[in-house]
Amino acid sequence: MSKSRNRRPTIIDVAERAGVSKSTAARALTGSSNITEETREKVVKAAAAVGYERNHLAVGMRSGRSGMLGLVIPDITNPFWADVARGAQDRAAKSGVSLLVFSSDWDPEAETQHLRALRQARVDGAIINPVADNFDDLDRFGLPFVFIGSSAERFADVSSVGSDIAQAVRLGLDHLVSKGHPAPSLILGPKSRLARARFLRAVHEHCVERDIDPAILAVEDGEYTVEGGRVAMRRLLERPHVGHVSVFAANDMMALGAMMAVREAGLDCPRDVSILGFDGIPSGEFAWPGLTTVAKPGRDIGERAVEGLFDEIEHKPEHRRIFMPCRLIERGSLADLSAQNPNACRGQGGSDHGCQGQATDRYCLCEWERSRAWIGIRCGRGND
Amino acid sequence: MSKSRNRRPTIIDVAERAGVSKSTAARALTGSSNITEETREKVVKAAAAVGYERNHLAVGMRSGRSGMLGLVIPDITNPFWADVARGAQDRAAKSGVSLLVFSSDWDPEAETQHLRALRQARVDGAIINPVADNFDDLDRFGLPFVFIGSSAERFADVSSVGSDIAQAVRLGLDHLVSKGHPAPSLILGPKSRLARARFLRAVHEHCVERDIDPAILAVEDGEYTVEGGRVAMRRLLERPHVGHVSVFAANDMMALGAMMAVREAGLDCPRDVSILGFDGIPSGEFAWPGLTTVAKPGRDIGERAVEGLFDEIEHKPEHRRIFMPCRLIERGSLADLSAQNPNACRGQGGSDHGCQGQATDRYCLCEWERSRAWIGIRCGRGND
DNA sequence: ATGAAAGCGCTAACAT
DNA sequence: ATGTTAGCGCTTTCAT
Repeated sequence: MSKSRNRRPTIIDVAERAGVSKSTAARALTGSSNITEETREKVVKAAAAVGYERNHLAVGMRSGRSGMLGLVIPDITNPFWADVARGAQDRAAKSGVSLLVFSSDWDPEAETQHLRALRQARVDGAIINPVADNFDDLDRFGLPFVFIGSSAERFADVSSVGSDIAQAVRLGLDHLVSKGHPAPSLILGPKSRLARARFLRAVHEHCVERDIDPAILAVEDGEYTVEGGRVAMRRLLERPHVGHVSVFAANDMMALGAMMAVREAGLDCPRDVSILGFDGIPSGEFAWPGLTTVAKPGRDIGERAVEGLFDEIEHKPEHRRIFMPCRLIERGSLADLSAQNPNACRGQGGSDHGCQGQATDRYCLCEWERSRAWIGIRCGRGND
Repeated sequence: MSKSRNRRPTIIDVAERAGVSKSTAARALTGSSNITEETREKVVKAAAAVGYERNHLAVGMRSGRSGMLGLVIPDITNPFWADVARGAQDRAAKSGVSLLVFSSDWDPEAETQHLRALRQARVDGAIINPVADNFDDLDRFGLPFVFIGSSAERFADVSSVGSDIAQAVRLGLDHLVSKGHPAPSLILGPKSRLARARFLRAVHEHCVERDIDPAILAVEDGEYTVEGGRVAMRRLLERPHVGHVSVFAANDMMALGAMMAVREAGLDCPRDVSILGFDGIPSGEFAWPGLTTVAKPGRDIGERAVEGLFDEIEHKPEHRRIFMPCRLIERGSLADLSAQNPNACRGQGGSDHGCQGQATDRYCLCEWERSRAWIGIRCGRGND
């Protein structure tokens, strides 16, 4: 009764009960070698009897490994990031580590604060969607980390996992072409965002390959929101134009907003206007018409990020930048204007998008691990 | 150079640099009393100089408080639960504690596993949406905890935070009545779920008050999914009926599925069929027509749960069961069949739904109205 | 007001 | 194969 208090049982309780020493008990429980099967069993039984559960805090102190990972994303409420979080969670759980999740709301100050919290919690590493531009904070972050998301691309010498925007844009553009929309208008995000430049560059390459003058593409900017897309679409419709209007929006929310603007203008999608989105959020499925879109593999990004982080933690030096391929989800927001056979090019997010990999049911698993450094080619000139 | 290794600075480094003892440094840093302002300043400066950051693992060991909370929800990918998580996160961060987030997928085994992980991580308490029915696991959970969600209601003697289903159902029903749908059909979840019984009970009470025989209400069951709703709606339409069909679905996903079934049957919502949902997921906003629904305050539930957990941790004995009020979001899925307003059928954003706030374009800004982080829009004219 | 020392629970190095 | 001991970084008595 000396220790019958409400205290949680420690390894000492187990040792006493099993009639062995502290360290023997520890050895038995950690599955170390140099232990008789007999004693091991004895200890395990004792542990179960007293309801022993390892104290990770203590283990962490001793071993320097807390068994926790940090995840800092803009907003867990955003379906894409929730997807990422889920992937990370599952992968982490598979290895018996826990995830500390934070939302930064794209606020550098909040980010700094969360990173400090992570450091103080002594997480073994962190997965971060960087919002701050200054490298300083990150340089002295003092913890293994991996970047995720398109904004990670700014930092060339940091391991990262993100969508392959180039592949995604080509996938979308190819699909548009196959449906008879060779020169779609573009609804893009704010000029300040890197993703915008990436998007534009891919469009530019596509144009060059197909002998299209990029300057003929109409471009509108807006915030990455429904309202932003709606306003942009409105402006697009105000421009002089004839016939069918085709739009490639850089974000599903904007695409949904564009859809609204079309309806408000008394037009019909896809009869008068075709819209292609980018992200793959669930809401696109329930819009009417259903939003055809290029979907990012959020879940896989989360998983791979954790794996990359494990490498980073174990000092596997091969730091890598991984770009996960996106896939096309075909729904009803694109009119088929192709004169020829509409099923000529594409089935279901298949492999005919300029990459050579094998296609599974969902993703084209090409090794899109190009090391081609991003030399800030500006391709927006003349379009904006 | 004795300790110039890559080791993170400890309180000893701070003490040495400040020329004081370990304990003095600690006192200065924890803001304890009995310290000269002069030395305090000296220590703080030294801490900043060496880049000292408190090791929460060590603090946790010493004090028995890890500064971490656990959150176990079915799926972070589900918009409602993401909302809850976000609320919990923000509230926790406000008090300087971190959140370990787990998804159980409604799997009792996964739940058990996550709870063990939480215990081993020595979280100070946990917020749980219970999936397992057996109280055993929870009884010997051995940690302060608070339940969330409707399934929490099974456990009468546990502190919990959830939606006020009774109020929500009445809100929806009153709205239906005001629009001329006195006796809607019901699309409910599986009979096994407690939420179903709660829902039905509230409907029953409503009927009794209005002298309606509950037996005249058509009821269909289904899984809480789009497909479940679609099948249920199909069956509903197969039943003999005349004129307009009104439906109250127990879940937005089902409502969206029902909407699909209506379209597939060559009918029109809201002309031929009116649909009211329950949850308030973002997708409802982009459906066509927009889904009128009763929204649960996920974010607030998360916040309150953390606050309740703090009480629980501090042994404030007043364990309570909190039911948060829901609000109506009026969009376009309900026809107005009321005598007063015979031809206004859709898109009438308004405030006539039993709550007293001011109406903006389309939302009633009841007191607990939140910024809708992800959607973050006002879409006044969106659906027309 | 400050310092010395004990100890939280665990693991690993060093005995035996 | 097992026991003994030191120490991870911190807070908190107990002295001074």
